[in-house]
Amino acid sequence: MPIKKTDRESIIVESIQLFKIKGYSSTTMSNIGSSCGLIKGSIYHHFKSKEEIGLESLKYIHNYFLESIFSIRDNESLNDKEKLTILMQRLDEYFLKSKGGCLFGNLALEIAQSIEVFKVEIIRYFKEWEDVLTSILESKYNKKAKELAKESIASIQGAVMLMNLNSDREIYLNISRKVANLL
Amino acid sequence: MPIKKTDRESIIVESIQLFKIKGYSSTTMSNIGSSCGLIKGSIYHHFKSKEEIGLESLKYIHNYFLESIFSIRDNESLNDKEKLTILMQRLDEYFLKSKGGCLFGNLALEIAQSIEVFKVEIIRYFKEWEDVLTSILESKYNKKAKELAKESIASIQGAVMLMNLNSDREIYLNISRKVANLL
Amino acid sequence: MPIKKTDRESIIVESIQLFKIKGYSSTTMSNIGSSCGLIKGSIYHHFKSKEEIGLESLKYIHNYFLESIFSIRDNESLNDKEKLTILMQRLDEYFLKSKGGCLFGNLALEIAQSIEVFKVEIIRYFKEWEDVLTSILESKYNKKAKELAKESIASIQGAVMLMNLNSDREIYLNISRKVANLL
Amino acid sequence: MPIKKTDRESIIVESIQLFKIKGYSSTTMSNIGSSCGLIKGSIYHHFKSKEEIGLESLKYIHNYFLESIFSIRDNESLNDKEKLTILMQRLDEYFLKSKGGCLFGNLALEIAQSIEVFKVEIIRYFKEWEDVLTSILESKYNKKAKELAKESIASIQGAVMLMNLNSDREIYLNISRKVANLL
DNA sequence: AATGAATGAGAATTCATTCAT
DNA sequence: AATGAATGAATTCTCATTCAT
Repeated sequence: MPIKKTDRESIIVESIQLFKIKGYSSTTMSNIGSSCGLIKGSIYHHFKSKEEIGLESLKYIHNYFLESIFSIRDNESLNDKEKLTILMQRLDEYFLKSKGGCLFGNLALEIAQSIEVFKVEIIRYFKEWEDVLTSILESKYNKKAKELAKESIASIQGAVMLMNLNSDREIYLNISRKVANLL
Repeated sequence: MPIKKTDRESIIVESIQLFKIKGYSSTTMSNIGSSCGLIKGSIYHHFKSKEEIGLESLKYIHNYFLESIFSIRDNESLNDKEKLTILMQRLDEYFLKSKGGCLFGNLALEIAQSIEVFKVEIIRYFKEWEDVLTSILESKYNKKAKELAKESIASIQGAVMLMNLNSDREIYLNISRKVANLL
Repeated sequence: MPIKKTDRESIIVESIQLFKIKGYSSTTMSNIGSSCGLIKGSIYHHFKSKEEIGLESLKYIHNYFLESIFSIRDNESLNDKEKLTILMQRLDEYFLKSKGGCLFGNLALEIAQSIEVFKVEIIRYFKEWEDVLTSILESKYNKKAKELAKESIASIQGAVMLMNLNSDREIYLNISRKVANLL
Repeated sequence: MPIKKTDRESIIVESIQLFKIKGYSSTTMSNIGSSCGLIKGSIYHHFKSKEEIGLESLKYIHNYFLESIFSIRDNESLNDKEKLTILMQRLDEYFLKSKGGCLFGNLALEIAQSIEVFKVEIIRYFKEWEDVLTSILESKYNKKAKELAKESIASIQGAVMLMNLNSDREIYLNISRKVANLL
């Protein structure tokens, strides 16, 4: 995470934290301002609305996943087993380190039904993840790969939720290991 | 024409729907009132605060699960395989029919970190579910039963979320079948 | 004070207590109901509005003062000194025993400017008191009697206020004694 | 035309007027806003709650008394008689000019029992006044000075109340003169 | 007389957003 | 870019009052 300078990125980074922990609706512009050392009105020099911050937050994480996690699929120097191992390592890193779980999972439940643009972004993210995992599992599982990928993602999401609820990483680690062992 | 008789239960039932679809924070007392044919202020005749409605909503569903779903564990005329089959049938019925997914899962992510009493109730619910499933799986899986139960619940929760997000029941049905086939 | 039976009088008696301690505006119909073992709506079988209760409360005390305290003036078997002694004894009894001070003084400050009917009643009460005291002091003080009466009443009212504020009866007792010693 | 610059002080000043005339409970944030040319919500930019405005109002007057009235005690160029004369002149000015009487007296009766922080401030104010007057009367009255001070304050407070109730300054002027003549 | 339910107006407070400086 | 002040709409909640039972 970058050093704080009050630019769009640092506001996004702070907002993500708040959204994950307090939820989107309960996070106020004032909360976001405080976290950035600004007053709420100043946020509007960087974003035109709270909704834009929400959407940009989703895109920011989405982009991080694309560049730092999902990109493993296209690394031609690795075989599928290696790809899966690394993919899961990176997911572990992300979900175990970041406080508050998965913004996509959280917002999917809290407001995807209310704010269409959020829903679109969230669906896209999970589709991307599904595609990556499917392509890694495909050579071994063929037709079943897609189904397995979806199930794996569902399991991981559920595990992230329970891990945060109970402050207990075991459930997540077990699920993660199982997915990693699919190859 | 009989006078409108809005009781606590019908307010709870309407509120649950709203909380599942709009989220807890975005659901207003005015929304709840409208759904019940009351004005917002009248709700306070039945509940002393929005938080009380939230908590009672969780307890209402919790109680439904205890009485109508988890109770299967104590039915001595059934063997474990039968119990698991029926348990999963009832969960399917609940999650496939009710719009908006699982209130416990949703609130776990949206506000469990903010409202302690909600968190306690949510944790209790998942623990109950885990215990039931563990006891059903125990004779076959021994030590592994608890772990399997947790993983199954995580998978189901994740599947419910993705099902609602994508309006596609397939993911849920696949996971549900897998859990049912554990015995 | 009469035994509780839910009639106008007992509601008045309870209301007076509440008004003295919480003030008129902050006392709710619900508070009054609770004190009487009724729900708020039921109060309306006895009084048509909160304002009526307020006014009746003032009249109730006014009447008590007229009958039990101010009436001393017309007792022809007593001389002025005896009348003053007894008058002050009875005032002491009232102000030292009743919690919350003097409803007339309290409401004079809180809402006399807002509710004209209250103001009229309060002015009448203090005038009555002034007349009684003036007539007792008259034979000794002549022209100065009225002024002395007013000053005495002001002092007593101020003392009641400070006594209640500081939970210390000394100030009241001193003032009361001084007035009693005017004859 | 310069932009409206509503500061804390002007809100306090307007609020004091309202509290004195309508009482604390009956004065709404909307009333306060209107008096200041603001809408109610804007008040929260300056104060975090109505209670804070109430408390700051008490402190504002308290401070005025300390600086402009009670400070006379420490003026070493004056003898006690002169101090008393000036003290009473300044009290006269304050109580005769300001509409609605004495906020401390009013709130002492209306809500001191309900809001502890108000009570503390009010007690402190009267204690301060008592100390000042005691120290001025001490060289002449010795042990009796404290008692006399308390009685004088009680009398003045009662007189302020009756003056406002009856719209008649005579009672106040008489009492004030008597206190001034103590030396 | 009493109650439970409902109401509508209005209370305090919050919040996303705007704008002059 | 940043701020302080303001706004208007909305939010939770309160309260005097009404009414069918």
